[in-house]
Amino acid sequence: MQKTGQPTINDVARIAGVSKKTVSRVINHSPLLNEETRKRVEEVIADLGYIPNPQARALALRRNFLIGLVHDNPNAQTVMNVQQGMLEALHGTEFEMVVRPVDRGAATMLDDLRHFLERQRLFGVLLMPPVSENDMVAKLCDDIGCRYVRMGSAQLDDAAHMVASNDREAVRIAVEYLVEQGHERIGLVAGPHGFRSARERRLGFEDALGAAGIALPRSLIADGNYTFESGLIAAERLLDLVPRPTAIFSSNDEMAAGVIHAARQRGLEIPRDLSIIGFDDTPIAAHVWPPLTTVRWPIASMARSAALKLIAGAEEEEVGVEEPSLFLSTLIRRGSVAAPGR
Amino acid sequence: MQKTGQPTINDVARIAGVSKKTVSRVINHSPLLNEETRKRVEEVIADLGYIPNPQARALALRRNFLIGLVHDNPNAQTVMNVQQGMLEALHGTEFEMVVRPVDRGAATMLDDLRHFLERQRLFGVLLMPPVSENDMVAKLCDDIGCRYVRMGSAQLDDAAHMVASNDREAVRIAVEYLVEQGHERIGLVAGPHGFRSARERRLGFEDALGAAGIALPRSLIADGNYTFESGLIAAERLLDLVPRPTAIFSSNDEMAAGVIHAARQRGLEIPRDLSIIGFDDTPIAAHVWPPLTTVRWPIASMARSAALKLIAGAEEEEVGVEEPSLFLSTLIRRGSVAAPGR
DNA sequence: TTGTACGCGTTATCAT
DNA sequence: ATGATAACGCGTACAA
Repeated sequence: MQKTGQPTINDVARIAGVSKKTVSRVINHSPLLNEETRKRVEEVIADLGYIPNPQARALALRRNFLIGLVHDNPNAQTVMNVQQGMLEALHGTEFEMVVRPVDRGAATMLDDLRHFLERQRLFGVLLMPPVSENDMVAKLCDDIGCRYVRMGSAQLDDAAHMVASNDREAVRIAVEYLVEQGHERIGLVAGPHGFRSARERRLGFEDALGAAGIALPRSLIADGNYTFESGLIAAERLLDLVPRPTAIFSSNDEMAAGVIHAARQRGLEIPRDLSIIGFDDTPIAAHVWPPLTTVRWPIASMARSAALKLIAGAEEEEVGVEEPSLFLSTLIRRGSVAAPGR
Repeated sequence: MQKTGQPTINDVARIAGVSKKTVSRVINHSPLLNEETRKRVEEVIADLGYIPNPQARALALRRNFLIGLVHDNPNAQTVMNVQQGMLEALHGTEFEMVVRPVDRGAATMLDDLRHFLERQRLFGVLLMPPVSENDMVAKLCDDIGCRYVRMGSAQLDDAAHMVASNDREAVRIAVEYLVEQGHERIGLVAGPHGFRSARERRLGFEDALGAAGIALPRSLIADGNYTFESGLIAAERLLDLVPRPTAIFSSNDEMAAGVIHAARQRGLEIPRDLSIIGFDDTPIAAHVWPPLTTVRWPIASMARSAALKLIAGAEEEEVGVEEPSLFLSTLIRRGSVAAPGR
């Protein structure tokens, strides 16, 4: 036992009367080990409360026991949900989570990320959208030999490297719901260019209108960038139209809150004068008035699954079932939708 | 140069024609070094693009270059703001951030934390409220030899280990503002027991009323737990009172959103029938309708300062100025306050 | 099935 | 001011 108080592999080996290597084998669950020896070593380990030193292992294995969360997502709630899901998956394992924001715009982004991954030698990284949609980033991870799993709104990679949601279909169902209520002039607050989710959600929007035989003039589409303010501005433009749309689908909840704001500012009552549907089901959706009908995106579950994919095989107890790579979003009906004029 | 592609200290030493130790001295800015030697070594380092291996350093120094964020805060936005502030401070340094949620309720919390700190050998940790208010945790860090800085609503520790805000005074000023507007029946939605911030804010509330000579019956104080739902329920009770309070101070924004919800449900108009002030200035405050008058808590700045305190002295360029340990919250006046009946 | 000797990349000790 | 050598704690050839 060293002066630091922490027992080392040497202590275990000495007390158990075996070599370091044997202890190492026990730790790493080597199959070729005498059952008796294993038991004896495990007893000593338990006795001493020995825990392998992560720093030493990292040096020897040239690989850290850290899982990185790489993201450039502007939505705080989304990021938190992902972290929560990851931490659930990592809880009780030897892995820790390190958070790494990146600057999508910066020309040096790829180089920065490469330096980070090479230096820290992460066990793996979870890539959040929108940076996860960048194939160069995935390739970079591959090149460096760093495991990765991408989160996204569509299947961008093979099942082992991807956890996706079905944004397009979920939005189609949401907008069909508006159509069923009798809406024909439906506005879209689109997400920012360069976000795959924005594209998928827009496609779902168009799918629904197309299937219903409703024309979609360009004027009914307003661009946003997933922020409250952009939703406000987009809604102002849409609500200026004559005739005014009777419903608006907003590509996320934060912008939907902006739409509600804009509607209220001009004295419109929701849902009587305007129906609204959002996307994400962030807390904001339940907190605005009226409560927002929205698409629930199981982001935390996706993140948990992604993290489990990353550490699959590295843990003692194997995850028997394969982690799914597709997650379904569902429509949450609250108070912001009604038939037009009701 | 190894096959991994990463140059090591040996490569630098060989090419520069010096010993490993000398290179090490250059890296660690040892004062006793020949200026010429240093320059030569630095050139080789730049040439090779050499970067010290963090894993090896961690092993040799028995200390990782990781800063932990230890928290049990239920508010996602608050946690994100803290992370953002920390990451700002850590950006460009050799430090990374690892996030570690703890379970305040669990009896094993201290032991869990001890294991975590002992194993990972963090350089330091930032303690977020409410777990930061637990003196045992601070003592644990001290015992283990892990640097720490606590965040909180009052000065719980010496300046080197504390970054605090002046919640009590900020709330006093906010409530005085209500009094100035002519409010006399003012309700309080208090925060949860065991949160120092809840206590400080309540004290500030009482300070203001006391100074104005306004009595505070127990019935005007409703307990909440910082969640939207608890704010809703607390408000329902307050709004049932006869006579009804004309203003409510909510100990955080999320509960204030619940208060707005409750008010709207019973047809009250804000601010005409009810004035509301929140605390935190989270995005939700600007997103509700009407925009919420609230106390801005400079949480991200506090976190940045806390992180800088943690790594002070470890970085190349010294932080010339001392980081402050007290941050002032300020009242943000928006649309949710008016004179009673207006 | 188990052990020996060495490597991982850095810092620390104690010389010179 | 600089260098040789030994830690740091664990994994891996290779041998036994």
